[in-house]
Amino acid sequence: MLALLRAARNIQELLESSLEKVGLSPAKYQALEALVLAGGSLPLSELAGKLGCVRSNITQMADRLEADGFVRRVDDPSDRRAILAVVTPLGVERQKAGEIAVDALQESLGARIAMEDFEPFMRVLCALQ
Amino acid sequence: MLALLRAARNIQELLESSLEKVGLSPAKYQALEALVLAGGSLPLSELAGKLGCVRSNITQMADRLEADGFVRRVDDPSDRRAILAVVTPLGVERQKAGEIAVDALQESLGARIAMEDFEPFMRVLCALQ
DNA sequence: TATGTATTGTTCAGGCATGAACATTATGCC
DNA sequence: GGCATAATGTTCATGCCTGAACAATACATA
Repeated sequence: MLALLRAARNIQELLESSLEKVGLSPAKYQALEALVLAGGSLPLSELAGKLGCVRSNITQMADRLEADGFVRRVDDPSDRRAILAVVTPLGVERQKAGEIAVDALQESLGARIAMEDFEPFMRVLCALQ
Repeated sequence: MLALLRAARNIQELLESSLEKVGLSPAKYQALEALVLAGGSLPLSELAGKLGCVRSNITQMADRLEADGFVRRVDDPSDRRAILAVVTPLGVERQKAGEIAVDALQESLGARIAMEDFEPFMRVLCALQ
């Protein structure tokens, strides 16, 4: 268990330094990814849902993404309570760059593990889910 | 990779709710554990070393632990720069309780995984270290 | 239609982590 | 002894996360 937590911490650090090169943090990348995947915009509440976090977190995340110029806040025309996070072209560009970095990291990590260990590894991971 | 991060996040949550019952967070538990393991006290800098974090983090951690009454700050007689974090009896008691909770969790997680998957799983974890 | 309930985003307080800058103290070396 | 260098703990700004409390809006149902 502790080994798993340590491995996760290690991967998290690798992910951070990979994304840092394109000016993103893991959290920002995930948010942009969710937005792009959803077609470019989402109500903040739905974004919180997709990222599995609390709404107040998204408020601050959106503040930072807006300050970076990766996202704009737009009133939702269909619900006057809601506010849409809309990815800017710059945001889209960064997300793409982030995706490339993440894929590369995933590739290099995948190369480290033996083929025959993969299946039991995933079984354990699922069992711990 | 994402699966691993999700599993780790899940375990982290389980750990949090286990420790919450004895009034500890994972971070506080780790700090108390390091202190008890070291015989009851450590200079803050060494504690930072054992926990693998930055000194300024320990300053704040020590503030919180002191506020909880789990630790006292004592001047190091052998180095006037240094300050020792000393576990209080209450701190020792909570650490023990935390250890029991952590062991129980570990047990219950271990029961979820198939014996024959364990070795390849650990191999992968080490490869990712 | 009015009213109670749910949902939305924000704010605030706080936990946990980092890195930079700082004053204080140790230490090695001339 | 005096001085450069290193180490110690703190403070501050910042990131990311949570939960509680709040005002505004939506909605179901009496």
